[in-house]
Amino acid sequence: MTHSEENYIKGIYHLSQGGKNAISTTALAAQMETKPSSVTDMIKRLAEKDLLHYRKYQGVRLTETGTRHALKVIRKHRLWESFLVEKLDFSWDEVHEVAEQLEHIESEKLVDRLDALLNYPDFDPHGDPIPDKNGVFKTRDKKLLSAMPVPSMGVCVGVRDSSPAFLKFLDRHHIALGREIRVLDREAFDHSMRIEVGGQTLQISHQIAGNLYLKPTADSWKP
Amino acid sequence: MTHSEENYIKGIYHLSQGGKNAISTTALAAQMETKPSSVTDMIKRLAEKDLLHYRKYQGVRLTETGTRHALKVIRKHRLWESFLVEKLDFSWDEVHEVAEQLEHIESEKLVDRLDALLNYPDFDPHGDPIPDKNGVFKTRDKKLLSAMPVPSMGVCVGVRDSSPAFLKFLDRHHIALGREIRVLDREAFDHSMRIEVGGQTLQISHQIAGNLYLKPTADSWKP
DNA sequence: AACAAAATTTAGACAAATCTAAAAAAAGGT
DNA sequence: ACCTTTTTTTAGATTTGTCTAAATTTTGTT
Ligand SMILES: [Mn+2]
Ligand SMILES: [Mn+2]
Ligand SMILES: [Mn+2]
Ligand SMILES: [Mn+2]
Repeated sequence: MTHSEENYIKGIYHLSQGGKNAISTTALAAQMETKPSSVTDMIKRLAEKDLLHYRKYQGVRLTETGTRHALKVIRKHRLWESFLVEKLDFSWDEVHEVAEQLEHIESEKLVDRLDALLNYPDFDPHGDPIPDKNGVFKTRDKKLLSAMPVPSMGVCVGVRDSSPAFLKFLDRHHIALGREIRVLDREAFDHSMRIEVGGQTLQISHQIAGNLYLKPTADSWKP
Repeated sequence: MTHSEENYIKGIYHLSQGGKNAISTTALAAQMETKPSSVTDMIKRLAEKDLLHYRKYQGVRLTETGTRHALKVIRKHRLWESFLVEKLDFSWDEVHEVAEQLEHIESEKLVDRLDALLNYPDFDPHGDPIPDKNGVFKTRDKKLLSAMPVPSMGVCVGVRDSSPAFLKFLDRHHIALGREIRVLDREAFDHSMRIEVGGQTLQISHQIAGNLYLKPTADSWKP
């Protein structure tokens, strides 16, 4: 598999999460930041190799093999991100770009040794699960901060958007994985929320709240 | 620069070591395991980018820029090889293939952090020098075992061939970097040699002796 | 059902990297 | 100086991955 093929397979896998529907050419083109015509060309090649099911005009769906490949690439991506943070002191907003390159390195031994070096981590620096050798990964019950009841409490366990801009914003407000967050209030008009994190009260927009995952620690919380 | 371009630049650099002459199309084709016609195409592109000097039928020579690039790739290659051996318990015959992939990862920060993690090593697992950030590397006075006087002594400091076949042969006979080797005898007929390593006497062919570097520890040695 | 809009595919082009076969240039020997 | 061999370049083809523009199919709306 070429780098490009692997990226497509990974893109399709991500779009497939949360829904068993076929992925449309347009949606995939948006995901891959390319043109629909390029997508059509590529999916024909991938279908030829039995990595996905494709019927003209009907979108695509990964085959069993395709899914296995996707999980391998995702495993590598997340292990490398973990390595960069744990062993090379990268910050969580710097790792994605480099991991996009490292995920294509082919060496089963390398991946498994890396896994061992890191002590078989279950989650990456963004809280995303790391598939094991067999593609199996842990799930965690987590809820978007925007969907939390008011008042309530939770621990930050992941981000939905892991763009540097968002992650740096979180850093500036001392929001990190493992941090306890108190949900104080929600504004009816714009759904912005007031939260408490590290002893500081903070007003955050609906967009921010919609990209932060919490593990609820109590159904409700009284001040 | 594409992976292929980087590989060509690296190939030219290696052929240029030990000689200021221009590299011929045929020699480069052999090095890159490709056809002369493919080489002609590629060197035109590289000349266009000012990575090398090229005059039709006259061979090529790296520019200053080309040499800098080559040293960067070589630095990465050797640092990754060191990482694989030091941190992931790879053996010295397993690292080259993976390093051929890893050397193309683009991230200055990654390379420098890796360097720090490994404590700024001067030499890779095969005894080859690792250029620093600025392309500067140490040299060591070393001599091919085949060129050592008889009798004499030295410490194994490098290999000329680092193919798995050769390295595994050395492993089987407990020859490793840092090992002390006594040169006992040379056979006039086939230039095979008798050496002592780790208390064991060993008969080795001229071909083997021509691929092992020693740092001489004494001009002569009396039994 | 018919038409317009949107989504998708096809056709044709291009750059990168390779190949084979043929042409051209350089080198070597008498 | 001429001829032969070797080296190098050119010409033309192929694969991968992309693009634009045009054609086709599907979807949504009267
Ligand atoms: Mn990532
Ligand atoms: Mn991640
Ligand atoms: Mn190597
Ligand atoms: Mn090496």
